[in-house]
Amino acid sequence: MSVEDFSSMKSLKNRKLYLQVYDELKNYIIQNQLKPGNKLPTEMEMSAVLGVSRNVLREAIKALEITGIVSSKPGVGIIIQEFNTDFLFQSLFYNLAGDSERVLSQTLKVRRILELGFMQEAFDTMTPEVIALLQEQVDVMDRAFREKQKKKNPTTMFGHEFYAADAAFHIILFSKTDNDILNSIISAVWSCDRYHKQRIQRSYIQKSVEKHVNIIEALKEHDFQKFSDAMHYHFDVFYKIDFET
Amino acid sequence: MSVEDFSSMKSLKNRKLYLQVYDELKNYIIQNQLKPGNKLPTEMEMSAVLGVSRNVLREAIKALEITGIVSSKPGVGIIIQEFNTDFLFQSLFYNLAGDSERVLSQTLKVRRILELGFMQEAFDTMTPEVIALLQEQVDVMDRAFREKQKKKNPTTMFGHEFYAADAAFHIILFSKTDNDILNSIISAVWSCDRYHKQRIQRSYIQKSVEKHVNIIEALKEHDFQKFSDAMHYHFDVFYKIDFET
DNA sequence: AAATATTTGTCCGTATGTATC
DNA sequence: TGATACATACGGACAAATATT
Repeated sequence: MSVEDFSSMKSLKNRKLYLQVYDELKNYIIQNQLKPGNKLPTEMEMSAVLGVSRNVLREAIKALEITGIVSSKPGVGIIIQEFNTDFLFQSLFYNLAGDSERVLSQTLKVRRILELGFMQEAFDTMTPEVIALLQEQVDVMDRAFREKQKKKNPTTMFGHEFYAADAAFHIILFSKTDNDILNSIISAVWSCDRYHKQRIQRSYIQKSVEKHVNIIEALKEHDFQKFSDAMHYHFDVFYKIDFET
Repeated sequence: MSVEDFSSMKSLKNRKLYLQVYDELKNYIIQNQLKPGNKLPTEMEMSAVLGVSRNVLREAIKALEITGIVSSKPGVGIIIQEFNTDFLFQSLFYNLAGDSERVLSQTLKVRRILELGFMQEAFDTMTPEVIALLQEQVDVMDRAFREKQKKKNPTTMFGHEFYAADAAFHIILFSKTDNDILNSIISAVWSCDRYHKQRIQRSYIQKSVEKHVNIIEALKEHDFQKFSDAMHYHFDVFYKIDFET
């Protein structure tokens, strides 16, 4: 047996069955030029054609699904998905989520560069509808802040809803720039450090609401200089977190 | 039942079972701080604890496996893997096989913003060793260019080695900034548009070599202004690709 | 070295939930 | 409303690879 035969043996036979199926399905999609919205054959059909159990086939399908290539729905079938890098960057940041302190400062830097860098494009593609959506998020933040002010403990859990709104604000801000990769990175970066900020001070919240109000005002006035200043203020102005307890 | 209960219901119960398990396993790994080489409990054990069938559990495991987080071996178990970007690259290649034009311009914009944004940090952390490594890459590019010049067909395959060196150059450039996230993004982004440039013109190569030589010179002279100019020149100067055939 | 236990790999059968017509 | 097609989920069984004694 030649070396070539052996290597192909290894790559074909030694490989786990579900991975072979995974590859074959990807090839099938490329070969048949399936586009988003198109459907794969049914599980039964494919497992029959490929000569594998439905179980193994499903493992391959789930692997395809988690990467965002397809999505399967009961009663419908397995549908090719739109191009989407969200999962990629999400798993990128998952792997880096070790020492939180360091990762936090790293993500902040990346966010700062990206958001300030794409500021002009965000401004140019801004629409009244997007501004309205942004306003919604700020309202949520503001409501969360006021609710918080009533309570005693200034650090109890409530970061969740506040940071969801904060994340949404920034994702919406760049949504019209029509840059999938930028949006994926921003989403991923946000999902990453939201994780680390469950407990937070009132003073931080208050400052944060102010910053976002500034940004919205600039957008409403369609004043780029003011927008730019507000964005820089958002990222560059820090302050001592004074523990109120 | 309160609103909170309902919302958590929706986010927990509405999700497919294997995805819930997928999340729970990821959380388990983070919570228990499992490191590469560590093992997950056995399939039997986990399916019992989580109260799901072994089949569903395996779908979640395979989803974790395809992303390179774990790898499972018969008779051994399920092992946490070392961080590996291979999967990410592979996945990008696949996804970008479609509408290359649009994605290409998107990645170029992101690269431009990131690299120009982190220029100062790259400059500040530069060392003679890094400059030597950069020089190596430029040498490879230059050699590739000169070799190319001898041949007849000006577009035949050789992008591979050239772009490997090009990518390496930019990755090395920021390697000392100590920002894993930045480096991961740059690697991922580079790996993705390398794909589209297998066949390329001599004129492009020549210009590209020049650009990188400029950057190195500025670094050697430790002249930030010159470095900045060279970087802007690298990203902002385009030119007509003149087909030589 | 050989037998045995452990663990994942693969298959089958069946019942349930969901979307479409 | 009912029928059909489809993915979802469960449980059990045996094979194959590895580790242990």
